[in-house]
Amino acid sequence: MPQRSEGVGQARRRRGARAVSEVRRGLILEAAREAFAELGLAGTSLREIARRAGYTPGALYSYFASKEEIYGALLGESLERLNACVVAAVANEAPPLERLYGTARAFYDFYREHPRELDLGFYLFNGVRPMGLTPALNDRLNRRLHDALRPIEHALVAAGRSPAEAVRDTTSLFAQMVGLLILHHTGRIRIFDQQAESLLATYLDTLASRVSGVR
Amino acid sequence: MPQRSEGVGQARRRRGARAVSEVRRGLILEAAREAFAELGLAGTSLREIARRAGYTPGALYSYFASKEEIYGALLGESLERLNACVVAAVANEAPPLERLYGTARAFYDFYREHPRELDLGFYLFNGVRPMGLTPALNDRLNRRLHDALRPIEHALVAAGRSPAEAVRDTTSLFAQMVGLLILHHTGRIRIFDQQAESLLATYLDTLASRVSGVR
Amino acid sequence: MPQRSEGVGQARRRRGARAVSEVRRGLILEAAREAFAELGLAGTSLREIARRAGYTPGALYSYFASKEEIYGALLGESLERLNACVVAAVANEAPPLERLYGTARAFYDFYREHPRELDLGFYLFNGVRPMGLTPALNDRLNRRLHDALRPIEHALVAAGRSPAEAVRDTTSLFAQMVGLLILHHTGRIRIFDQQAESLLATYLDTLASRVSGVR
Amino acid sequence: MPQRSEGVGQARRRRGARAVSEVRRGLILEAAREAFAELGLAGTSLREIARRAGYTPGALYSYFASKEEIYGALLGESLERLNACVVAAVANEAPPLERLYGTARAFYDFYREHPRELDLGFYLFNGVRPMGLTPALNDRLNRRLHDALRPIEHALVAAGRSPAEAVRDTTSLFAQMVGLLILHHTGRIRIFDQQAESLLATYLDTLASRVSGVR
DNA sequence: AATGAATGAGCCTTCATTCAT
DNA sequence: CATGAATGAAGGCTCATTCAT
Repeated sequence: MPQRSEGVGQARRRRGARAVSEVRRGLILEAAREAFAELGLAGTSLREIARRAGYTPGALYSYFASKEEIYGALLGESLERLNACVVAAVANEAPPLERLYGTARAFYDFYREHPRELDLGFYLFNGVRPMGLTPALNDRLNRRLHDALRPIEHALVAAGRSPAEAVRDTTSLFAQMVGLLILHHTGRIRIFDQQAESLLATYLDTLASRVSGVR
Repeated sequence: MPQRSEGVGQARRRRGARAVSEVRRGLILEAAREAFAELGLAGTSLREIARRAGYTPGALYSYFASKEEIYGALLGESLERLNACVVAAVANEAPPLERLYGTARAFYDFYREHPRELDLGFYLFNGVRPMGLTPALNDRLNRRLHDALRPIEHALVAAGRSPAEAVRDTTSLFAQMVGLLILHHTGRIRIFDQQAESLLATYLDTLASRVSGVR
Repeated sequence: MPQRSEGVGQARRRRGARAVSEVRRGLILEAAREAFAELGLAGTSLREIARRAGYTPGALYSYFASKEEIYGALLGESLERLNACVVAAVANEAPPLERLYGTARAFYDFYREHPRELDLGFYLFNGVRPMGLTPALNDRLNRRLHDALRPIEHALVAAGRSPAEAVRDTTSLFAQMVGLLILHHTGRIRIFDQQAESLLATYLDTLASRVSGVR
Repeated sequence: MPQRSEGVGQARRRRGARAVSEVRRGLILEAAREAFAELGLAGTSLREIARRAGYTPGALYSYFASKEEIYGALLGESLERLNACVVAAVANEAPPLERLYGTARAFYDFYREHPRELDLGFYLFNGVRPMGLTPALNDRLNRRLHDALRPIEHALVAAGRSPAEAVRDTTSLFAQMVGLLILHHTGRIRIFDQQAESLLATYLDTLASRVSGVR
């Protein structure tokens, strides 16, 4: 293996190249996100992503080892944005219940505005187990999803719930939001002539009353 | 309208032919259901369905106009089975709350056991809006889904909820179940180290106490 | 599985269809053979074969399950032609030594004229063990190759060799012919300024003298 | 001819650079040889060679003009090793027949142990005539191959054969060994239930008896 | 000398659908 | 009604090679 000492200039140039590469990777993900938003997960081909990014298909393989890796990176990015939204939603010093409402709304709104990213998150639901994500990446993604919901958990604890209760409540609220989002996006909620937002509000009210309520 | 006179034999033969056709249609759907259960929605090709049904691919087009129509028919069948499950779950004369619990469990269990059919139901979520189902069929399917949940609604009314409240409660419960099912089947619920069934039970308890509770 | 009684006409038509299919399969193999002869094994793509046969690439999959299956079929055909050549070369009533010379020449000439078919036969030499042929097919092909050499074996026995000796002699002669063919086709024999045919003749003379001779 | 004067240091540096370059070339060839041995000729990509050598693909083009040139260089190296083996096999003062046996075995064993290098040697057989080697290189390679067999030729002359006979015998033995090697490596020899080594021994015995024998 | 992208052509294969028979 | 071909488009991916830096 050739191992040569390198000058300062070379090192700087290399760092620059890596930064450029990072940027271009981002541009490809941007193109992929747009394609997914327009055409759906199943409707988006590698060629289409390449086309939108201004590349030939083969070129993407300099940045991603496979289509699945693009999925993974995209989901990772999406979760980062989700976390940013959630964090930005509420000040830490706000009262617990206010933080509960704020975080939940931020979470819900994020996926209401970006339905395809919910899709991406549950894309594994389609096939059998093997989902193309490495276990390590899968763990990281799960952790970031958990992170996005943790403010809810903390707010509940701050409001007086035991840690165990807080986890249960959070999971249940998560399920409720996921269910409402899917009912909303698939239009199935129209069957019942209801509004997802209104039902979420009711759910949160009930939760809040249970938390602080009893005394 | 010209009405060609036809002999009795011809008519009977025609009726018989139609019945045979109905049966074969059913066999194809049966094959499709098995294929979906084994290979998933995305992993099942028309050829595979044909193969399992003992036909060549082209032959299916005598019974269904397109792959999407098979999806629609399959979803229809699935909803019939769901309704049968739900109806069988509880006697009409049982106390309201018992009926609530029973129906909800029947609904939830159906999709826990047959995850692909939930998949089928939300398959439209994947692609773009135009989902290949005719509006008429879509309406019928939505109605059958609603039917499956109506026993819950009725039980709530019988327990004292106003009709409007009952619809809201039902929709919310529906969302909760959908969310839990997806969290369960995608394995995402493991992030929180929770059991979907247990959370559903808690949800139902809360709902029950709200209904009968106040007195 | 639909199982209907069928009329005579239907059966005849079906038989006709199968015959047509057989013919077209042959035309594809013909195209493949030509492509191989012109472009070599590695240089021939499925697309190229399809193009020459007047098909789209996908159409070939009605006749062959994979590219490797085409290889197998082609090799099978080639061995049939080889056997035909060998059989045609010598009358059964000819004296043993004449049969030895005749069969060996026929074998050698076949591969001198069709170098690519030798290539095909040894194509498996390239990669690792897994050669894409099913063991059953591989056995059949090996048997046909053996068949093509059996007249040599029989002639040797008729000339007085023991069965075991005859097999050894045949195998050695086979190796000699293969070696000469490769040296010839790769031009490596020019290094020594020799003629493959002449060397083969010498080899056969030595063999013949050993067989009948000394005694 | 303009001859730019250059300092001693420059010249030494240049000589040093060339030596370094030679070494790196060797490392690349080493990597290529390993890759071929593991993955076969067809299974080895330029990228793979680069990866194993610790380079990026483009870097190889500083040392070799094309993939074919790597093939050529590798074959050259392989032939050097072959010659070394053959030379090391027998002392010059040994009796002629001993030298015959020893050299032949060394040759045979070399290719029995390194089947891919035989592959490499006959790789040109695959494609069309134009084989990517320059005529000059091709000549050099042929000469080295001839060199590896020359001890056999000399031994035969020493044993009493005329030069012309010796060349014929050598060529025939070469063909026999090539044939046996191919039959061995492709497994085709199993058809006849024979051992390549044993057949080679018999061939050598026959040759030896013919040489020294009669008289 | 070496990198890291990028190209452009190509690979084998799969698919829903159509249609003459 | 059913077959068996055939289409045409697309799928993900690999490759040797080039080239600005």
